[in-house]
Amino acid sequence: MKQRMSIERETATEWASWFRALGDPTRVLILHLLANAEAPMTVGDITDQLDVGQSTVSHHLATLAEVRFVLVDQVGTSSLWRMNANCLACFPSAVDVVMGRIPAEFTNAMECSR
Amino acid sequence: MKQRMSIERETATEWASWFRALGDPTRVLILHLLANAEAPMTVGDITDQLDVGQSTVSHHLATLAEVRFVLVDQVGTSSLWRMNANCLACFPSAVDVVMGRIPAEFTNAMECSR
DNA sequence: GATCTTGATCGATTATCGTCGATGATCGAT
DNA sequence: ATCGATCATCGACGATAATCGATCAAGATC
Repeated sequence: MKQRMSIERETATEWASWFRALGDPTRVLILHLLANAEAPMTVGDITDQLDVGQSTVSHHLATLAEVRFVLVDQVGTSSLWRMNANCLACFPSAVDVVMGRIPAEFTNAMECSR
Repeated sequence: MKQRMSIERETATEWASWFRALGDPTRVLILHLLANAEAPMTVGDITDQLDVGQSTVSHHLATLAEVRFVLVDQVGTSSLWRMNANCLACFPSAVDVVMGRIPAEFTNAMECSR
């Protein structure tokens, strides 16, 4: 492998979707809330801590779930949201590759176990 | 500081703008190109390596420059783009705080020297 | 000075996104 | 069976955003 490996557009598209998931202030706040919560939070819990409506929170949670940054469990009529621990390892690595801190060859070892 | 510190919406907005800057596949590819380049690249250089038009590349470079992920030097009629080494330190830290890996108290120490 | 190269900007088009209020579906409690 | 709570979905709206081709301005070259 003489010349420096570069990432494919397909990979870039997936990573971009991860970054886009954090590309909104409300979602940054939501993920930070969940990351630091002792226990899973309900939609109501989260809405109480933010200044946007319930439907907006629900929408953002769905967006975060689409890239599996968060996971949900239904309990009765409420849903318990929590952070996906797996993305803790996966996402920072993507950052490092994009930023050139670690070589792109390591991309393979980055398969998110979801 | 009894209870766990949380980040302000103002901070979340700035970080979100950083994530949004990487929220497009073309920009991920561009930044990765610049991060691994031996020397600064011209717009033409970058356009050659991608499958989008010159004006699109120029536009994306401007977007990346807005959050100071890249820097530019004008030399004659061409512009030499390079990665901003400072964001190498700053951005990954933001990731770690959002993901709950390091506490929000460290946010202050994260002032990007730009 | 005429021409070529380089890259930023403009205008237009189309698609995506953030937010809201209202409605609906589901479950628990009375 | 009814009511209340919880949350997802819907429809709408305005705002951004991605891309393109064409144009334009500024330097280099002859």
